[in-house]
Amino acid sequence: MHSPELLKGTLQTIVLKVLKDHGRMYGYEITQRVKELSDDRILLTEGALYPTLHKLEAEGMLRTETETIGKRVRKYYSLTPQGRSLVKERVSEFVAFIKTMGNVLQVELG
Amino acid sequence: MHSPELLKGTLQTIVLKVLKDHGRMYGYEITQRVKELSDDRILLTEGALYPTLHKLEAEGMLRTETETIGKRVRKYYSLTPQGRSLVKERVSEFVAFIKTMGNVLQVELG
DNA sequence: TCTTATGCATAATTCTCTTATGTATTAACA
DNA sequence: TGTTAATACATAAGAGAATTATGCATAAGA
Repeated sequence: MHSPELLKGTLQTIVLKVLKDHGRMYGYEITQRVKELSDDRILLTEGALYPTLHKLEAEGMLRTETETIGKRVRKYYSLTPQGRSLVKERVSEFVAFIKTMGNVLQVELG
Repeated sequence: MHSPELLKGTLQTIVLKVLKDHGRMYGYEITQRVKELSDDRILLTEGALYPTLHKLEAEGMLRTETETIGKRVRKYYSLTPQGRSLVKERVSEFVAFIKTMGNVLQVELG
């Protein structure tokens, strides 16, 4: 598991990008996908994930549909057009940040 | 200027690595060096830097020498042996984190 | 039957940083 | 020569983003 401090500020970026690549997903599914993609190194906590999803929805970046599987409710999230723009922005920001950090730390990344 | 959220958790790593590469430095000098290396994109604030330096010193990672230039006091910091180990650890952690993020975000970094 | 996994949600707390404030010296510019 | 910007330290108040704790409920597996 990575030092949790480094993760700060990357949660929105992760959620948005995973939603872009995979399409329609529900919260729990996102945590599992991230866990898988990160080889168990990034474990999203519910206390961070759900408020983030709600916030992005309130800002018009995500839209939701609720589905009932058996007796269990799932809330599916997908990107709105604005959300799609935001992903690009966030990912480029992150890439730019990493390049800068590479210079400051004098290390080769990637 | 980078999104300040992304910076969270990287301050210790930055300070330690810059001190390792440059040797003995004082606080203000560190901010200028980082500003330069990052092409003005990372501007360390005093409110974050000084407490971090004090903390690392208290933990035995840094040692200090005070010098008076004219009537102005400078506090020089340098790495202790433990500090030197910590740099390696922090930088590898960061590199590992970036690799993981590359997988999760499906982007080429570096 | 009991534990683990699935699935959502929110409140309390912690941690790290920004912003604001304070003090003081030195250089530059007008 | 007076004012501003740069140098140099430090700490306190506040904000923001996460962790941890808690709560509820269904489904699967041992």
